[in-house]
Amino acid sequence: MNLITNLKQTAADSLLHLYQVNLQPDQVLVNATKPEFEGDYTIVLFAFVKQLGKSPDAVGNELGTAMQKALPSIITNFNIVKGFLNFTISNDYWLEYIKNADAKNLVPPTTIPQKIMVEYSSPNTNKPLHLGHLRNNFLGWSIAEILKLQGHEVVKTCIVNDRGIHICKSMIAWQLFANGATPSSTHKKGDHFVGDYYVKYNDAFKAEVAGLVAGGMTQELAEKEASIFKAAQEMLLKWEQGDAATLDLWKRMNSWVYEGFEVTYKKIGSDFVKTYYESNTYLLGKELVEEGLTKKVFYQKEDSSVWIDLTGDGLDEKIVRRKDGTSVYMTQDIGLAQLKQKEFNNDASIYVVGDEQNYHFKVLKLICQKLQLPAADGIYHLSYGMVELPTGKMKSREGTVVDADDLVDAMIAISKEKTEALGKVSDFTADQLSELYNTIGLGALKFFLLRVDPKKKMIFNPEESIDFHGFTGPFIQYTHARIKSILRKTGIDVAITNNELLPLEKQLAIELSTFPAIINEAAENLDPSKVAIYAFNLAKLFNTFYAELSIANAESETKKQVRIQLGILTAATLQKAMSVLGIAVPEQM
RNA sequence: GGUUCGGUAGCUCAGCUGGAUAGAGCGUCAUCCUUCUAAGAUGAGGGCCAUUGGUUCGAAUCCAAUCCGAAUCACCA
Repeated sequence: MNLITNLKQTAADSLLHLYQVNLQPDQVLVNATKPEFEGDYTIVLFAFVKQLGKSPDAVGNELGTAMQKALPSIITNFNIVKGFLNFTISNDYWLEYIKNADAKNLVPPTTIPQKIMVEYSSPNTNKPLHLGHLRNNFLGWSIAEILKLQGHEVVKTCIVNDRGIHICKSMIAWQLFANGATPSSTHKKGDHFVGDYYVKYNDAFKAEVAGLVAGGMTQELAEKEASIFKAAQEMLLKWEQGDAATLDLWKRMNSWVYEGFEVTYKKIGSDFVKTYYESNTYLLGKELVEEGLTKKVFYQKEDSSVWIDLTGDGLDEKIVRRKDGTSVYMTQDIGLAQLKQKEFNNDASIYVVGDEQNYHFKVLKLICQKLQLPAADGIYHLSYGMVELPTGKMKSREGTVVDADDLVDAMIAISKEKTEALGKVSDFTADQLSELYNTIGLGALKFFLLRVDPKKKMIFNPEESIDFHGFTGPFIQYTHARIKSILRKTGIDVAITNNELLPLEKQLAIELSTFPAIINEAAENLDPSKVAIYAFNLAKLFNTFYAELSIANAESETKKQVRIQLGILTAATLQKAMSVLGIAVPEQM
C-alpha cells in the first residue's frame, strides 16, 4: 500500500477508535508538509475539529499519538502548528523504499484490466497534416501508452476522412491543372502534392466567383454557380454512383496521400492497430435507425426524416436520417461505434477529437446509451483545444497553417545546431548523430504540445522557436543523460546498508514514490500533461541534488550506494515518464 | 439568445476534490565550471489570482451575478 493511502486509512481508523466518528479514508486530507515546517506529511485538522468540539491542539495530540502507535516503524515524530498535524516519516521507511524499488517495474498493474480503444489522428486525404494534427497524434498516442502502462489492453485506431466534396475538389483541380503530373514526376511528398491541388481548386474557385460577381451576380449565387464547384459536385455524385473512372482517380490520389502520411507517421511515431476509412463506414448505422424507431428512441417527422428529441437532457433535437433516407455524420458515428464494439469487444472507447466537437460527442454518447449499445457508458471524448497562432486561428485558405512535416524538420535542424554548438558528442557516428537530433528535436516538440492541459487551447508562435531550456523535453533528456554518464562511471551494482538520509536524498525518494499515483491521475483525467509536469519536477529536483551532493565522490561508501540507487531510480522513472509521452531519452547528449 | 470551456507574473503555463507566506519556465539582473555533462544550479525582481457579492474558522479554488474571449447550438465531416 502506498504511504499516503496508509496514512489516510490509519487516520480514519484512529478517529473511529478515539471519537467514534466514521470517516472514509479519502475524507482525510493528507498533504506534503510545506518545507518551512518540520515533517514530511500533514493532516489538516480543522475538518474534524468542528464536529468533535475540541481544540485543534487536543485533537492533534490524541490523533498523532494514536497514529504513531499504530505505525511505529513509519512515524517517528509529529508536531502541531495552528491546526496542522505534521508527521515525520522514519528514515528506515524511505531507506527500505529506495532499496526495494524496482527500476524495471515502477508502476504496479491495475487489478481490473480493461480493453480500451483509442481513436486519434483522423486525417483528411485532401491535405497534409498540420500542427493541430500533431497535438492530436501526440495526445492520442500518449494516453494509449499511459493506459498500457497501467496494464490495460489498448487498441489504437484511426478514422480516415477519405470521401466527400473536399476530396473531389482536389481531384477536379488535378484533372484541370496537373497535366498528368504525379508526386514522383514532381519529386513531391504525396500528401503535399495533393494538398497543392486543393489550394489550386480554391484559388480557381475564388477567381471564378470574383469574375461572376463583377458580371453582376451576388456573391452567394456566384459561389453556387461557379463551374468548378459544379464540377466537384458532379464528381461526388459519380463517386457515389460508383463510376469506374472517378473511383480510379480517387484511389490513385488517395494512395499518394497515404504514402505521404506513412512517412510522417513513421517520423513522429504514430501507429494504429486498425484504420477505418470513412468511404467504408459512411453508410453504417442504417439498421440502428430502424432499431431506434422500434424502440421509440427516435421518431419520424411528416417529411419522413428521423430525429431524436434530447430536450429532456438539456440538448436539442437532432436529425439522424435525412428525408431522402441517407445518413448524417451522427448516424455514421453510431454505426462505427457499434462496428468497433463488434470487432474488438472493448470496454471503453476514447475519441481524441478537438473541442469544437464537444456537442457532437455528448450527443453520440447519449444516443448510444439510449439505444443501449454495449459499452455506451465507456465512451469518452478526449477533447482538446485548438492550437492557435498569435494572430489567431490557423487558416489553410490564408496560408497560415503550420505544416507538420516542416515543423518537425525545423525542430530537428535546430537540435542539430544546438548539439553541434555544445560539442559534447564528438565520439558519435553519423547515424548516432542523426538519431540524436531526431530524439531531441521531436522531444522538444512533443513535450511542448503535451505539457499543457489538453482541454485548453494553446498558442504557438512560429517566430519564437520552441525552447530547449527550462520546462522542456531536452531539459529532461539532458538530466537523464547526465545521470547515465555518472552511472557509467560508478557502475550500477548497489548494496544499501543502514544510513541516515539527507533532506535532498529523502526528498528525491518521496518524489520518486509518487510516480504510480501520477500515472493514475493522468489516466483518470485523460491528461498526459500531468506526466510531463511530474517528469520536469523530478528532473529539476535531481539537478538540485546533483549540484549539492556528489554521487561518485560521496562522503562515504554507504552514501555512495544510496545515491547510485537514487540515480538508477531517477533515470528509470524519467525514461518511463517520457516514454509514455512518446519521447525517447538519450544515454548521452 | 441557450449550452460548454477559458480569464493567475511582461510572455507561456501549473495550482482548482477549500488549508500554512499563490508556484514554474521564458525574458531581465547578479552569482557559480582546475571536483560526477553549465541543454545545469543558486539568488533578485516581477501578482487587486477578470470584477462584485455570498458560503466558511479559512476562498485563486465552492456558489451567484457581471465583464471579456473561444467553441458550439448544420439535413458539413
